[in-house]
Amino acid sequence: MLEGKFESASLMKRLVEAIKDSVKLCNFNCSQTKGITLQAIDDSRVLLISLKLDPGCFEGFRCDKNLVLGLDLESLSKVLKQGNNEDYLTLIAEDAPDNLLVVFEDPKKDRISEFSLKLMDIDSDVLSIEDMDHDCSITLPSSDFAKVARDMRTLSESLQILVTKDSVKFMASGPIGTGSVIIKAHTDLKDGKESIKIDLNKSVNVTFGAKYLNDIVKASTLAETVTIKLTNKIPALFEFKLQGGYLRYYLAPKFDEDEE
Amino acid sequence: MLEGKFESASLMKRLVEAIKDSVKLCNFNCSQTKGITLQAIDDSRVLLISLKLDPGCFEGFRCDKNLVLGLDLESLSKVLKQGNNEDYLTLIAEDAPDNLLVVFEDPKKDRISEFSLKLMDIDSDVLSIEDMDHDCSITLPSSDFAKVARDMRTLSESLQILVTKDSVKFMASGPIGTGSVIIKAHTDLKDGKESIKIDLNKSVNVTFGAKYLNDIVKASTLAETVTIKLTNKIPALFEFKLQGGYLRYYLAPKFDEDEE
DNA sequence: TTTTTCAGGG
DNA sequence: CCCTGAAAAA
Repeated sequence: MLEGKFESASLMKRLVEAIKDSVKLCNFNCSQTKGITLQAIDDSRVLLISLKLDPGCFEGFRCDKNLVLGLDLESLSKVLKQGNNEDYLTLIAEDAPDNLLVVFEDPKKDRISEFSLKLMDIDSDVLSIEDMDHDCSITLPSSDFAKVARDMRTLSESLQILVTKDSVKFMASGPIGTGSVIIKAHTDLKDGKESIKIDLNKSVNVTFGAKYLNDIVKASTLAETVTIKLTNKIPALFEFKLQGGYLRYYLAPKFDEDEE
Repeated sequence: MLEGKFESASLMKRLVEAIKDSVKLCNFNCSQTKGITLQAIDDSRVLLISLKLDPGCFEGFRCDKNLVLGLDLESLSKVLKQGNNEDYLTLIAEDAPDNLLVVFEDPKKDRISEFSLKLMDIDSDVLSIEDMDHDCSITLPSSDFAKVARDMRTLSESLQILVTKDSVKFMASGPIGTGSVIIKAHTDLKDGKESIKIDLNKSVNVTFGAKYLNDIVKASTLAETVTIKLTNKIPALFEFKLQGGYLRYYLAPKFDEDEE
């Protein structure tokens, strides 16, 4: 028996919205100690998504037996949209489940919505991802990053990121012109979340597919800041910290031509 | 001579938008005492629409002679869209009219827009609808009802409604899973319009085509609340009260299989 | 199906 | 006040 109760539906709603454009089907792994984890790779195998929701993310969490819940994220999304952000949300599954039960409660209005989603068997390549050291780590407001990623996509399908000691430079160039955005490290004393922090071992120059960055950036509503870890020619890590968990994206860089 | 002047065009605009997806052609009946009434049935003869606009709905209303104005709602809609919501709107017709004159005035801007719509002869089966007693009556915020109707349609083309003493249960089941939404009667003291009221003589279990409910729900902008009257196997009534009139939908339930 | 408009949330 | 997501229109 799995029973995970969220204090509000908004977290789960946003998570699924942040993932479903990259991946259609995926397995939710449930265990008493680890809570709910998920790992999925997009069809082009360029973007890997890793989600962890510790039991502490839940108002109540119980999982008698490890479960793998194979879900169609499009269907899950349809169901989650039927709940309001402030509703209590509970996920329920039997020990050998055919279905996942999704229950919303709006205590004020005395409304209870209950949905049963069919589960599916999904092939899962669960990779173990080593926590590697990167050449640089950047932390910035996720909305800032989202804006750059979205804006630059109007110029090109590739976004180049150059990191030096105290600045990050985003560059794109395409038919209508070229652009660069330079963000300098700084500390915002009023609101630490507005600070931009750069830790650098080695300067970095990487290029990503703008399409993937735009998918990643859909998670911006989940956390005020995003931490980006980059190394030349190595998949980058984009991490959105949740309270008691995270949503991480691993994105392989573009590897072409002039970036020798 | 008919001359009906609305204080603002928005009512008429919304009404036509709420109807035109169900019915293409229909007769507007005008009389000095009754104002404007309309009755129309959709092509599948499952949904009947009944509109009443008392003379009191108008800022000024005069109708020397009873008229039947046969209109193409698509054309009427196109014309109405040319007026702003805050414009004065006047409908004018001669005693033996070939055309309906639609006049918008924006006094502030000194703009006058005038349109003449061709009238048509339309066969009308005007049914007399007796005000029957139903087994239950539900009043709830029209936006709540709209959300349930629209959301549940993502699950199935049929929506089942079960009413018991103090709750309404909406149920749908389809390929991706099943869902139910239970709304309990309650009184909102802060905002009475948010209350949910259930009057029940006999519990009810009816199923409707989700398509029709989605058409009905287009009227949600016309009234804050909707009153739904249901009886097993009998057409349901969905009423949106207007000030000095109403828009009512009569919808025949689906009648199949296991609902004996 | 794509684009535009409108309503709700941050 | 701005932005985002959902519904209507083309």
